[in-house]
Amino acid sequence: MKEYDHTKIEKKWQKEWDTTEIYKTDSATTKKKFYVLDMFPYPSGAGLHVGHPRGYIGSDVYARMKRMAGYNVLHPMGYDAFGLPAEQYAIEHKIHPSNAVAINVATFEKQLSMIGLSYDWSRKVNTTDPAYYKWTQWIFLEIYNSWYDKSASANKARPISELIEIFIKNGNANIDAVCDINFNIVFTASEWVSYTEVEKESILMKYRLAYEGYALVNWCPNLGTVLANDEIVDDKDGNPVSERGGHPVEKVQMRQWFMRITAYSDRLIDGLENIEWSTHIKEIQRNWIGKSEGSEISFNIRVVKKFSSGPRTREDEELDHEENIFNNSTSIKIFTTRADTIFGATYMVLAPEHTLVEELSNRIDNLPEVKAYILSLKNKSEADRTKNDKRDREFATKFNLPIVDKPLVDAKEITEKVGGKIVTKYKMRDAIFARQRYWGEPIPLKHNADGTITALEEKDLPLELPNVDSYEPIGTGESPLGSVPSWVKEGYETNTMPGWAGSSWYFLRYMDPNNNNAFASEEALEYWKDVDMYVGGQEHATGHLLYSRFWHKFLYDRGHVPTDEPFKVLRNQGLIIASDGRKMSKRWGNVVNPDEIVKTYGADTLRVYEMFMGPFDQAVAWNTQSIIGSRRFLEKVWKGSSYALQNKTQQTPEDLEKELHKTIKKVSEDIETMSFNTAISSMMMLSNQIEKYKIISISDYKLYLQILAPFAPHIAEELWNLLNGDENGPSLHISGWPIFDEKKIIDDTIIVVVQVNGKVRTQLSVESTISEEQIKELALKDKVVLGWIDGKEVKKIIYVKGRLVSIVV
RNA sequence: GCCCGAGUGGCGGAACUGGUAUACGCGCACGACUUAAAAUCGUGUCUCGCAAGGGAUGUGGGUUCGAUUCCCACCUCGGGCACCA
Repeated sequence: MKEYDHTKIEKKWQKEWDTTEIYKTDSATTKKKFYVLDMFPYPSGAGLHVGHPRGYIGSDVYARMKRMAGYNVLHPMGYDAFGLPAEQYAIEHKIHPSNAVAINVATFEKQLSMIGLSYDWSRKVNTTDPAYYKWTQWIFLEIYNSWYDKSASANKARPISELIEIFIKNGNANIDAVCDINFNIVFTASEWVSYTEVEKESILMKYRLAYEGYALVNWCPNLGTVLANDEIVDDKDGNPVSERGGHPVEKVQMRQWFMRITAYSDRLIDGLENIEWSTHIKEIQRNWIGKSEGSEISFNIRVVKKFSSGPRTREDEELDHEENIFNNSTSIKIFTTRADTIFGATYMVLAPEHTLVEELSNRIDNLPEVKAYILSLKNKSEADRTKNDKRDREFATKFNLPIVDKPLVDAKEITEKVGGKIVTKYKMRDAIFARQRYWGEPIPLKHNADGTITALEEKDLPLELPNVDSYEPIGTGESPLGSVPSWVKEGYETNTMPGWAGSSWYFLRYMDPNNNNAFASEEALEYWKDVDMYVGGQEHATGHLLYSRFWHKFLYDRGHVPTDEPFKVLRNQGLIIASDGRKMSKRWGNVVNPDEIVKTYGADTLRVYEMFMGPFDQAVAWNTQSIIGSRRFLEKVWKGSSYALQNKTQQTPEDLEKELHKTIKKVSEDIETMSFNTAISSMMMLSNQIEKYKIISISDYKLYLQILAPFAPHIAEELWNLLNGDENGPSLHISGWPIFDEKKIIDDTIIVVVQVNGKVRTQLSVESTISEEQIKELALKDKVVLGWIDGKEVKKIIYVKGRLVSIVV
């Protein structure tokens, strides 16, 4: 038999599969569907390291098994290519970002295709393609033109036109809608009609699910640009500075677009019940949304003026009068989840941005200190600040405030007694949906001279990104689009969409990637419905995975998709870290390149190794030394085929046949639960057995190749064809999934362990049909057992069927 | 701090629903083949002990005939904690 030449075999079959299109998704919809999806990558310039394909290989194994089992499998791949890294790359290399993307995609695709992944490449999507982002813009407009009806009968998004109708008929007094928390204007129908267009627009903006507002951003005056959090580092003194240049960074308010994701808080929590995701990710999302019930209580305040010694002056009297008015009209509203401990409250701390701090500034003794403190906080991140005030007791101790032991009362009772109310709060905030950058989807809105906003119509989409001379920020905080005269003249929005826009719905586009009339046809959506198996990193728990659910629920509300949740099952692959225990990174010089591994050991070995090295969802350290084990295993498989070929009429020994069918069962179950490491381990054992017997029938070896196929598709296909000889059958990968024979895995004899007082003392080899009575009797008569019982009275005897007998004396 | 998750040989890890702890692989040791080496094949490989047997799944308790698995406390590590792809 020839040597196992992985390079030759892998090239040969990749070409063949490409030509025969065996991985192409069936367009006929009579078969049962199965949608296996990878989180599509951001094609960075650095290329892949061996950690990247782990998830892709896992989902590929799963998809291949489903395909062989007869499902119509949708297993696509695409690119999420808008965003900062491509823009930076373009600035550095002085090329257009779209060229940078094209280069990176090519590198990426070359590396991916080497691994033998069974994608249907004809369905590839790219978020930066105008034909794609036309529909990202379309979805944005749907969201912009919607409001959230919170009433129990609806509890969903509805068109903004329906809200306007309600305003015209009844004003806004009786609607239960999600709107801006600070918006408290109530108007009648006739008042609404009397408003100007600008007034109407500004009211509607309080209700829209995509709305304009202001938010704190990281502003770097020296660079004249807004920075993302990961572009900011701390300097020696702990102050935030830009990573590039080390210039000071401050927080400033800036105009932004937002998505009213908070309207969906409850549904995003409740929906977790019905999807099969890891409890870990669900927990992260729940924490992120942060629903909590608590009490809202107002504290009246009293400003105490320190009078100067000596007789009271008229000035003092005036001040006193002012204070009385102030004290009677001002209160501080607080939120607490522990109203039962309210008697323990001995002090109150105001947030530095609280308006009272400013209002009462003339009463503050140490005003300069306070001001300095506020200033120092201004540039700290939200997390840095909130960490402190939780430790109330420590705070009190630090500043010498009294601590009162807290009497127990009922939280609800006390809240009502003091005139507060029980409220539900959420930690989650609305999502900022704008970047002051060039390389993103243009937001399809126009600002008119009169202050109103016009949404583009579908026929005018896509609103394409104009070419610009420079992608550098223009120094005003606006995106480079603000320096394009034609763009500004038309009044187009200069903010672009954030990176998560295009990735929030891409899985729908794969269903019908070339449709020009809709993001996907109704038929395609009705057939594919949702993702059956989604594989990706858990680092997207509070980003992509939350935004996608939000958009999907919105699309569902508006009747655009047939399901309420996009991803039925989610599995997260663990990180592959470098052998030195650190993340693989150029910075540490510990990157292992998959190209090298494929060249030396072959793609099949890489695939087997990555699936074998540990549990799929667990982080594991790369160890190049260990790869040889996976390579040896495949060589054993290679050699094993010669035992099948040596005599075409030979039968498989009965015991080996039993092993084979047990392995088929085990591998089938393990792929289903993504326990790839134990699936491979059981196949290794089978190969070891075949090596021992050195006889197996061709048909049995073919069964083995079928279960190996998802893991090592190239070598399996090569041997499959070798064993088929002149027969010209279908590719192994569409040859069906073997079903184990129930009768063939029954053991005639079993080993039963005997324990005396909880310790294993001996084993009995018995017929599997033995009764409980018989085995107990056998155990009690056993010589070894008798020695341990030593004439003592047997108090108890327990039999666990087919496993052990436990004797207590 | 709060909320999750995890700690098993020299290393990666296995163990069904509470039922023989250490499967499978790497490494290592010895042997076979070879002039030799590599590759391959075989044997061994938690620990103490000559053996009989004892002890080990982060630490200390508990429940049970029986605990890696369940409960309590602690230690260590990893992740999440308001926008970051």
